[in-house]
This record gives sequence, structure tokens and C-alpha cells, in this order.
Amino acid sequence: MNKLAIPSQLDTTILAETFRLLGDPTRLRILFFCLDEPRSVGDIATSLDLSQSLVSHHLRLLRGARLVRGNRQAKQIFYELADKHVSDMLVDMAHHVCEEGGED
Amino acid sequence: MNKLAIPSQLDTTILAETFRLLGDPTRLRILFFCLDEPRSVGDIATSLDLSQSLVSHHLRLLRGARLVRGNRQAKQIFYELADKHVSDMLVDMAHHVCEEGGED
DNA sequence: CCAACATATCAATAGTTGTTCATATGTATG
DNA sequence: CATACATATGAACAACTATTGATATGTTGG
Repeated sequence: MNKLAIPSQLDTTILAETFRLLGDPTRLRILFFCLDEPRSVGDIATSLDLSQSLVSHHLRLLRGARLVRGNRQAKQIFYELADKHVSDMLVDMAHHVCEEGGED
Repeated sequence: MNKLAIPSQLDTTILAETFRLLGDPTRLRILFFCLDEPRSVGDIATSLDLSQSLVSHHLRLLRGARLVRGNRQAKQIFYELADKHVSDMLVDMAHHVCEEGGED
């Protein structure tokens, strides 16, 4: 059973909203950087060579869509992917891009 | 083997480009509409209540990213998803949205 | 070749969004 | 409590993008 009814216009909008958030290189880099282990905002900014402000802004968007989740630890806040769905999808898509094979 | 190295900045950009294209409700609606069977531009426009021009514009973007593919049949051109990867991913994500379950 | 239809392209615009800089909030330590 | 550190928020701007309306290209039939 791989087919599905065409999603409602509302569902489509919600789905698009998620895709849209993934559709920015900076945000994707942040997500991949947090994929293996939780990372502090400062670590993200330094490692990815981004301003702290920019990282915070993006993290807020990602948080809003429940794509990441942050845990405070003393002064720092460590962010990680919100759930396995998200990380699995990222891994899948990364593989997809690497493969670049056209079947059919 | 579900882990992967962090994609290069270039790969990330390419990946983001794909996500970005999926991140528009109108384009997603077009994609879902073409999921089960090839659809003509006019059919898409009429069924989804979009201007012919708009549909053509979006189809061009989707074509550029090899997300859809068009076959001319007399005067009409029928568009369908480019390959199984794309359709599978759409189906997966649609399910993901419907489920809305948080594990962990 | 001309008319009618189907799709594509062009130019212009309104709305959105990523980024920056400045500033605020929150947290630990002396 | 004051200072330093870590993160978040706000305002402003430049760049981009979806949409529209008009027009062009391509295709079929008489």
C-alpha cells in the first residue's frame, strides 16, 4: 500500500511549510551538524562559521516546526533533532542526493 | 548503516534546493496531483484552480530539478513525477504529516 | 496557410525571507 | 549584586520568489 489520497489543501500547506524550512542551506547545515549529537548554539555558530544571531534565528524557526529540540545545560543550550522521523528523513535525502541515480 | 558524514556544503546546497522546491504549497499540490497518473497542464490548472501561466512556471522549476517529466501527446503535454524516488518521498512525507506522532 | 487550441516565456509587482547589527533576557560565578 | 558569558529577540534592509497579465511558441485540423 504505497498510494494515498491527495492530501487536503491544508495538509499540503503544512507539508510545504516543513519542506520550506528544510529548503535553506544554512538551516540544513545546522540540522546535519546536530544530527549525531546535541550541539550548543555557540558550537554551531563557530563550527559552521555563522553569526550567533543568525543561528538563534534559524533555531527558532526549526523549533517552531518541531524539527529540533533544545536542552539547557547551565549557560548553554544544546540542540538536537526533535525525533527519529526527522533524522531518518535527513539521512534518506542525503543518500538520495549522493546516489543521483535515475531509475526508469 | 544509518549514519552518514555531514554532507559537504555543496551537497547541502543542492539538497536544500530540492527541499526549497517542495516547500511551496502550489508546487506540492501539482506534484500530488500528478502522483497517480500523468496530467496535462490544462488539467492541472483547471483541477487545482490555478492560472495556466502559473502552472507552467512551476512546472518549469520542477522540470529543472528533474522532479517531474513531461510527455507531449498531440497538443497537450502530460506531466508525471520524474522517478520513484520522488514519488516515494512525497508519499512518505504525506504519511509523516498525517501521523503526527512524536516518538521519544 | 490560417484559425484555434495548448503550453511556454516575458516583464512587472507585491509579498516573503535570510541576514546583519544592536539590544535584551537569562544564567552562573566571584 | 555585579560582571561576564550564552542565547534570544527586535528592527531594518536587500535579495529572492510567487503570482499576474500579456504575448510568444508550438501543434493540429480545415
